[in-house]
Amino acid sequence: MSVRLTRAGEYAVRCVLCLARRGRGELVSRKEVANEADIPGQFLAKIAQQLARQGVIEILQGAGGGYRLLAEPNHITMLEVIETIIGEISLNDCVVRPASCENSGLCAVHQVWCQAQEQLRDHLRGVTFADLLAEEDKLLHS
Amino acid sequence: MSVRLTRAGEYAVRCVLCLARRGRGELVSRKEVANEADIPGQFLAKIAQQLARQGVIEILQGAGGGYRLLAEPNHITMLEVIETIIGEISLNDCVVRPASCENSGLCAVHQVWCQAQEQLRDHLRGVTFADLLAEEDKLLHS
DNA sequence: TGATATAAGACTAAGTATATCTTAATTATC
DNA sequence: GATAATTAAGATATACTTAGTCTTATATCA
Ligand code: SF4
Ligand code: SF4
Repeated sequence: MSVRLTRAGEYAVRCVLCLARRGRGELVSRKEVANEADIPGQFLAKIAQQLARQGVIEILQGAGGGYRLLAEPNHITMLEVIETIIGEISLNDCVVRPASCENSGLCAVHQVWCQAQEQLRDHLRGVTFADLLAEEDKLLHS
Repeated sequence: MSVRLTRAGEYAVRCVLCLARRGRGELVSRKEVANEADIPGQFLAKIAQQLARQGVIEILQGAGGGYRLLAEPNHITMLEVIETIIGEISLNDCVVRPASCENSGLCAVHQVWCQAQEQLRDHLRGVTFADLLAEEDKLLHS
């Protein structure tokens, strides 16, 4: 059941990956992204706004507007994109807010969660969108 | 926001840890566990039933009844206890149900999720309740 | 039999996720 | 400047999940 990415987080990754395929600075309309990445248009708008606030993408308004990637794909990590949308990844409340459990100072389980969480975050921090594009290429030509 | 343990999962770990402290085979009433581990009584009942079905603990009904650990603490892993309650840990739908996304066969992101998920599960599989007890002991005497 | 304790399922309330709808603001082009 | 295209922002809606309680039945001990 639990411990899973939200739909919005998944869409954010798809959106950035879609823009990364066109290359940094390339302008792509929301409709194009929505179609290509299979994201509900209005929902994509919300997600894109968050990515823009974080500085991952830039949004151009008005006719002929759209989205474009601000940074190079090899400088954008999956962790960054995901946490922009869903907040800091947290396996258990007490990891992010130790005060939520009075026991957290002396709890062996707490330490396990902290370690597991950082391992997971490190893993995602180690994957850039350039990596994803390269891997995608490999998958297509095999 | 997301990617976090549920309350029920947290309670399950507390419950098993509480029983492990008393030692395998020791009978402890639900009320005692609920008090010691700070778990709502009726909610604990549900969780214990699931743990019993999985064979982690045994439940004795009737007057003088309660819970007892069936296996040795060093044979019970955090992963086992948690997944008994919340189902298989899954970072993204497509990992557990590849059919949920038509793209999963050629998706580089999909692979990342699969790897990250297995890394996380391996981590939790590597922690037994004997480990937790030992660590707890260290924390208390330092 | 009566007291104690858990079983099992229905039920509830609150929170979260996943959008959509509406109105407004921005920009390009004619 | 008018019009069309495009995104912004906030309100709203729906469904799902979580977290927990309530009730009735069942099992055990003394
Ligand atoms: S008991 Fe330990 S793991 Fe559970 S919430 Fe408290 S600190 Fe965290
Ligand atoms: S696009 Fe890739 S990561 Fe996203 S759901 Fe589909 S297979 Fe999974």
